[in-house]
Amino acid sequence: MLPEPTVERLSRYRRILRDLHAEGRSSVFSHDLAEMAHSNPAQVRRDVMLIGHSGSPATGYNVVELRKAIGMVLDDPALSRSVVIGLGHLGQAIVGYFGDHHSRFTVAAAFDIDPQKVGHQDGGVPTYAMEDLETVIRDSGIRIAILAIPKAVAQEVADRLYEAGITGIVNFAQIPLKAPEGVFVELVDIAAVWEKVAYFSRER
Amino acid sequence: MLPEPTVERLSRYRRILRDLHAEGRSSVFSHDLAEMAHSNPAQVRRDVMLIGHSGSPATGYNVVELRKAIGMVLDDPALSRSVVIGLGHLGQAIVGYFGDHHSRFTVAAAFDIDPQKVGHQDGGVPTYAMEDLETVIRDSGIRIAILAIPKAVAQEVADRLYEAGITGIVNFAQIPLKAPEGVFVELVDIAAVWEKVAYFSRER
DNA sequence: AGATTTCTGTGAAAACACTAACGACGCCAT
DNA sequence: ATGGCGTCGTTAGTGTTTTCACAGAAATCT
Repeated sequence: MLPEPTVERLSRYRRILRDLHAEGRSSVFSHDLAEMAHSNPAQVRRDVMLIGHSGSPATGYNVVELRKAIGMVLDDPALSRSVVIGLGHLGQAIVGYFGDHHSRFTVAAAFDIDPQKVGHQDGGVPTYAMEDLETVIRDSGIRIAILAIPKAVAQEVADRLYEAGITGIVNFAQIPLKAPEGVFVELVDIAAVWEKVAYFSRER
Repeated sequence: MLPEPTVERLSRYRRILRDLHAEGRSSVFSHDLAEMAHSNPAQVRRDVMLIGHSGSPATGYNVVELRKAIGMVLDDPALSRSVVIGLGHLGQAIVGYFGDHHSRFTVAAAFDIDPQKVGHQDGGVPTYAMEDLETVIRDSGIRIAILAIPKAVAQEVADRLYEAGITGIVNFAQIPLKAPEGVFVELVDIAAVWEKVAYFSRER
């Protein structure tokens, strides 16, 4: 099991590697990758080591190989599809990002309480009523949910998600969620990030 | 200078304290706060200690006092206003969140390349053309920017922001930004978060 | 060929963050 | 009153993550 920060960095390395590949680069040194990822060479080498990949002192890391190696660790077809709950602006932004092609991740379904939105294909993603939550999730076998709903109803909906078989949540509702054992919830707290930026931009 | 994780938690404590205050609670124990914030009592006490506040064993922390103490540390009027660059769905979501009331933070101006959007008041926030970036930022003295634009143009816009006097950026463009000394940039990388959730929801 | 350079892989140390533990203090019940 | 209980502030300990530093290996130069 990899450390959390390592997983995040690997994800970023991979995106950079994809760009490098597109540019025709076939290999990259740890310090190059470090600079592009805002990290440092030792960290990059350590991260690569942790996933059991290696490069050569002569040429560094092979772009394609490293990309593949990261994929072996991070990717799981069973977890590449998700549902988005809540089609406010934020929900729509996410559907827009991932609805098409943007990565190996896709949004397979969206849910909203607004009857106006239900039944439409928002950005190529079918939208269902909240009543169908359990059915759709169970039938599709999806295990990742992105929660973009007001915090007042977040816990209640989350409980339904656990019940339906969801094992991972990206939580944009501005409230920490209680989760049963075995479910991983990551809170993306925009207000907290803002405060952090304000604080550290003041303190130098 | 406080540790990053502490600043993030303080921000969350404060939001919880606000809710508690609204509910009429006048004091709270470390373990209560811990439970609500998804932390633990020792952590809460330590965080509170770090900002130089204290409670009493009899009643715990005074809700109002603690809120004030956190504010003393986190708030800076000079950093409470921001500009949002890019009014796609994500930008609009953020304007919607903070445009009105949502916290002591406000979005004072938005920018977009789409001439259709320029000149309108999107959610009470005036929208300007990208050409006016430097002027508006300089005149308003704003130092925090929220970047919600495609990654292809992110660095280029960021460089203009630094030039205009911005010292902190919340970066939703999915690419790490180079920043000069003294500028704090926080990358909010939704794809990386997703991958992290997928990874840890698999590994237990 | 040997020396030099440059980079990786990794053990060891350092920095950082979290958790546990405990004395001190006030409240309440006896 | 006084003993017991619960909570705070703080320090010390533990665990995790990052950084340092250097041996070893491939390539290039002399």
